[in-house]
Amino acid sequence: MPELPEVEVVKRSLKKKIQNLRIKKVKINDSNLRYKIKSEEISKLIGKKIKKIERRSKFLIFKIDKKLSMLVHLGMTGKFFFINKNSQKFKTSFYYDMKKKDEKHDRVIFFLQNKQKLIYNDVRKFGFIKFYNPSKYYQNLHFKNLGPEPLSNECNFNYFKKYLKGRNRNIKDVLMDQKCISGLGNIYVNEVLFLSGIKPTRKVSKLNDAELKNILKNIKKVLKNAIRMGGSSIKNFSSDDGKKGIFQQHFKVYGKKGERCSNTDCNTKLVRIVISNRATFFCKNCQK
DNA sequence: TTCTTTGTTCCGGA
DNA sequence: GTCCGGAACAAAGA
Repeated sequence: MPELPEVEVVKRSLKKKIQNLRIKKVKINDSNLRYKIKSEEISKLIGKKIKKIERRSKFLIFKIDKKLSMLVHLGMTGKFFFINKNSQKFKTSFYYDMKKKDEKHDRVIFFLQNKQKLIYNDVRKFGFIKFYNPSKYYQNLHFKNLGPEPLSNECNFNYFKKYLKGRNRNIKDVLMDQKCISGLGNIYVNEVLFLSGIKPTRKVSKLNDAELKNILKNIKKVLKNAIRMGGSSIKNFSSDDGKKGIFQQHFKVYGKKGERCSNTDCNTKLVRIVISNRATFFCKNCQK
């Protein structure tokens, strides 16, 4: 699922492919994504250049001009494809299996200059495409409550400690909360807590400074590592060459219920519990 | 048919 | 007003 690292990788890939290209036409195959796409809004893109592509948390921002930015959230299964002038298809995300024929889920097609195309494909339609005025960035519903970027200097021990003061939630829910730190999702929170040796149900009021520092350190480590792997796994291959380049994620706990803990000298079976309606995986022996 | 998956928003109670 | 947990929502594959 696209969390911060995946979205960052998509951003870097899109930047290489479509930055500074002009939009000639937009075809909406299905306007009913998470939010309805209004054709009068999307028509404002016609004739404009995609000047810059940025990421904030799990949101992609396509900067068009002073009054217009396009906001894209990939939801669970959102992804982009780029088709070049020789009709070669490129994926822009590493968690997607190119072998699957799912062109029926191509929701929006952006026709670019030189007969190039950008396709937004989304099987489950939990993603969305919206437009906003960048001068009102801080008032935007999606941005105004976001905590700091986890890889920024702003996301440091002092901030974390201050945020947690007076709170008594469990650590997993806090890390999932975008108001605390923005960009983490279920998968990476599970991994971070495993690496930190912290049980997901621990109350934040019971965590000491060393544990908090360790959690922060591991957040940065896990995200950086995932971006690095994602970045290096993006191969420019065409759809009929889909076998190679499929990136194998290797998580230590996520989705591994019943498997043995990977820590040296620990052979404990990993367990799955549910916290706030989310699958949670951990090692009872290593996470306290 | 039911269950599972996810990020985000909204709402009620403390 | 703030905090927190739970529910709702979207769609589709197994």
